[in-house]
Amino acid sequence: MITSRQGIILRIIIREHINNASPVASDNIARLYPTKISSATVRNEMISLEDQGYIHQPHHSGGRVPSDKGYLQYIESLAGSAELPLSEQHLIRHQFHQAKRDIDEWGRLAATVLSRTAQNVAVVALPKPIRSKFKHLELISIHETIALLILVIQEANIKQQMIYLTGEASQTELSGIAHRLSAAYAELTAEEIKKVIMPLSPVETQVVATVVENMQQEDRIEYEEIYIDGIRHFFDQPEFMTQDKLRDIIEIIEAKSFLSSVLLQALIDDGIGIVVGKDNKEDAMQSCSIVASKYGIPGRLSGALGVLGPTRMQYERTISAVRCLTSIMNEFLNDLYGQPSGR
Amino acid sequence: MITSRQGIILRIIIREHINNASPVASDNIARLYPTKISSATVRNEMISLEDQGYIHQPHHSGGRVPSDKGYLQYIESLAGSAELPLSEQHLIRHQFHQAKRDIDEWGRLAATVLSRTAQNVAVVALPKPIRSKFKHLELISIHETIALLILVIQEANIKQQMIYLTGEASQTELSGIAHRLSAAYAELTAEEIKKVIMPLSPVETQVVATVVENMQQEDRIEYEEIYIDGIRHFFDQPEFMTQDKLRDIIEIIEAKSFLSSVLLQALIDDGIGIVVGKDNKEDAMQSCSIVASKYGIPGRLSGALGVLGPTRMQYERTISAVRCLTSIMNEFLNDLYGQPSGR
DNA sequence: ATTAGCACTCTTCCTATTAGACTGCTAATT
DNA sequence: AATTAGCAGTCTAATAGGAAGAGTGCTAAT
Repeated sequence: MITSRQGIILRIIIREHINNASPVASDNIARLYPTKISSATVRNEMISLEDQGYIHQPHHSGGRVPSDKGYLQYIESLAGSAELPLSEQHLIRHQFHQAKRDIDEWGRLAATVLSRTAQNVAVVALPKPIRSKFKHLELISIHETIALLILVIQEANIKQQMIYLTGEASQTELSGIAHRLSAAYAELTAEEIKKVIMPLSPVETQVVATVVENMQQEDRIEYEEIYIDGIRHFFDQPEFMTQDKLRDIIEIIEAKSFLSSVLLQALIDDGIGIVVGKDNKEDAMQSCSIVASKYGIPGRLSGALGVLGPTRMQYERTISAVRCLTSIMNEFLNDLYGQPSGR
Repeated sequence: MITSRQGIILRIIIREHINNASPVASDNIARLYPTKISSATVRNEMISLEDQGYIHQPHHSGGRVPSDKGYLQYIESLAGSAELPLSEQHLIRHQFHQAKRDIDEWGRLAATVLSRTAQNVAVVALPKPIRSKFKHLELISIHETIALLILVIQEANIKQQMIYLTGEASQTELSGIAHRLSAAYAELTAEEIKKVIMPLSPVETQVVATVVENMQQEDRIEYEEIYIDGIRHFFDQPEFMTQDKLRDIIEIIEAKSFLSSVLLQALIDDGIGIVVGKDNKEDAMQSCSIVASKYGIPGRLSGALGVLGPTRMQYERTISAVRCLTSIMNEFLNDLYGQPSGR
């Protein structure tokens, strides 16, 4: 186990390393130590810390750098305590109050704000229903044989799709169909809709098939849509000076599908999940950390958001930013989809 | 004016430079020249080309590099002739046939395909109506005092927005309102809707205000939505080895608003617009070129797509890829919104 | 248990030198 | 008159050799 003095030294090393990106020397630590202490004492303690794997020396006769284990210890030590200053929280909330009350807009905005606050890449996955239920459909005639299907799924984004009808249908007919089906299928899941037995015209059969297909697709995907912002922050990190690392990371970020798996990895349990360095599955991410959190309405809606940055990131700030944005999104969803489960 | 031999030499210089990113030497050119020629002759010609500003020497006693003027000359010389091999065009079209018939999906796919084909960053701006006309609206009750407005604008994406009603309204009432307003406003612009005189209930007034606001916003924005893909390709370019340049460019790409102005700059006239190097307004883009093109249905819908890369890009391939994707998007839009203007 | 002192190691920065790549010019050739 | 061979001159890129500085680990003293 770590002694209290070692804990303080580890904390100083991490704070310094986060600020300067370079190894931390013993006399530097001695100077920052709260009470008077000699650099030799610090050196002795550092040998012990290194034996336990909390720090390591990149080069012999160079300063020490925190290891993944060191970061984890540090993160645990500040668990819960991290909070953004209230003034900053208000500033953040203020930006949302000015925005249109629209989930897409909020997702985009959350990514921008989170990225700016945490000074790193922010990822926001819009929430989707855990099990999608039909709410309403509408058919609009585009052409005698083309109709636009508008499908409203409970608590989800609206789906729209053109349907190329096998026969002709007027707007009046389409409206009738829409009304009939909307009433029949209200609150049902895709599977339940398939089981409903009722006489269907050819056009209706086509519509129902499209509806079911869209709902099943909605159930299959992990997240509705993913917003990313702040890629540019990676360029500020001296440890990514080598093109290759940066390239690999951008590649992962651009392939959003990978990213959602990266996000998921951090989210095994509730609350804030943090993955540090080597624990990342993706090779290119081994010098990165992820701070992520789920949000949504339990049992009904589930989204996720997080920050992606170098292991050497401002954890305190990042954790509190993620926490702040999570509760903003939660409040928004509660406003939007209210307490009663459905209408 | 340029002699025919100088033209061939310029072409060789550009081709070589595009492939190797390094200055081109005289004996290298002599070896690639179709007939037997000595490097000394080439050197003499190069002096003339340099005097005319088509090429320049980055370092004294180093090879030559094409200038912006040189690239422009080259691009003009291959005008029209550039076409992707048919087999590749078929491959590209094939990918679209498998996609869902949905404009968002096509936009995303176009960005991905264009980026892969041109080996650079691709930008696709979805088309929006030149003057938006109301088509249909739908109101869905979420709560006694909350309604979801679904607004269908002719040839545009569906808009959805929550309306927090000042009074209560049942689904039946809402359906009645939706039906009444849909009929009254069909085919009208935002301004025309404002001028319509008819008795409105408080809820209806709220709905109309929201509709008009959304339509005006639609008219204000330049492009519906912008998809970007292939940022990673910038990392392959040795001329962007310095972090700073890359950083600046990524910053512009992330701020999509800048990007749309960048795209617009290339699109003063019809057909394919190309902006090379210093002609770019943005400082960071001065070593980049843009190959862009408008698409859409004349007078009704207008979108744009393009490729962003280093001045040293494969123009032939890029131009033909942009041309190919433009016609694919045009065909798609014609399929979707057909010949008759409206229904 | 802590600290001062010191020899030792390793990185980083600077400089010098060399090898190699191309050019521009001149004089010879077609 | 146009082309070419030949060569001196210039610049870059790469390599090696220090020199300076930073930081450690150990030992002996406090």
